Amino acid sequence: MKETKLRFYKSLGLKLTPQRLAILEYLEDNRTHPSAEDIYNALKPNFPSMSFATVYNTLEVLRKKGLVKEINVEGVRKRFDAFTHPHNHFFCKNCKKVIDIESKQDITIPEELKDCEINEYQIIYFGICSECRKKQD
Amino acid sequence: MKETKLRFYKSLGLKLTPQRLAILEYLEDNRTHPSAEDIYNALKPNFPSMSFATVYNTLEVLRKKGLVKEINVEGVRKRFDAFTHPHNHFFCKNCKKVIDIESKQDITIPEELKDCEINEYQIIYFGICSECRKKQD
DNA sequence: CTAATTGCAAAAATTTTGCAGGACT
DNA sequence: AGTCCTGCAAAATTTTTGCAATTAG
Repeated sequence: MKETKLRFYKSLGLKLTPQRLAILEYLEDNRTHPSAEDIYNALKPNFPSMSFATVYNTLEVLRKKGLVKEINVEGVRKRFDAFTHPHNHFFCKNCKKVIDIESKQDITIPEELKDCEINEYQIIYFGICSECRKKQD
Repeated sequence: MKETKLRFYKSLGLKLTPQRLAILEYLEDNRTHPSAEDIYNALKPNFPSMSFATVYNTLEVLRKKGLVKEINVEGVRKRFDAFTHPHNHFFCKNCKKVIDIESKQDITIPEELKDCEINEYQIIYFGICSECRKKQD
């Protein structure tokens, strides 16, 4: 991992344990929106002793620092996204894939919410992705 | 429940058991976006023997018929919505309230999704609702 | 050295499933 | 009558928690 990134993480007050670095590295530039289990499985080869508790703890810490966002599209399972620029998502109901959508949309804050504090918003498109469509034929 | 509604439900091929009617009645015009447990608790007084299995079974049947939608905003817990006209939602991160947003927004289908089948989309606004804001002061 | 983090195991929370008996049409 | 539905209990899935041992700063 790059020196500048390491310094950035340290500057946030994060203790940089090997496990955390591995999780951060796995999430960086990862656009698959992994679940906690995906992360756990991906890192298990290099960290056979790592536990789910560490994955969840780390994700929660990163979420509080704004480095990771939770995506709730799949019902039971949470998905995690380290791409934190504002963007939207497509969710394939068939293969459960989540695709980043970066096209801008002009959204105005609804009148109904004028007294609310809005921290963010996102559009979720639900449907069947192109790969799954082909397979259905 | 109105006769016309009963006929409508029957016309969908639903067996109208007392439990189902109670769940349907509870959900009709209910804009609180209840969880399965909320529904269970609300009906328990009248149906002390009803089980979670029945709640979940019924919700799944209604979802397949398009009468109920799942809302995934809260992470672990699913919320259910029987107001099926296209609309958006606000989620209060503090009190977990979900508010229907009916203001229209002009959304175009993004270029990235031109080969996908889009069944629906929705905007979710995240923030703090007006009631919670007042309490924070 | 100190506070934060890890790993383990157990618990919690939510949803799903199998099956026998019962109810709706 | 036949199929679908209910209720119970157990299981499955995902996430959270308590605590002792370890580690980063």
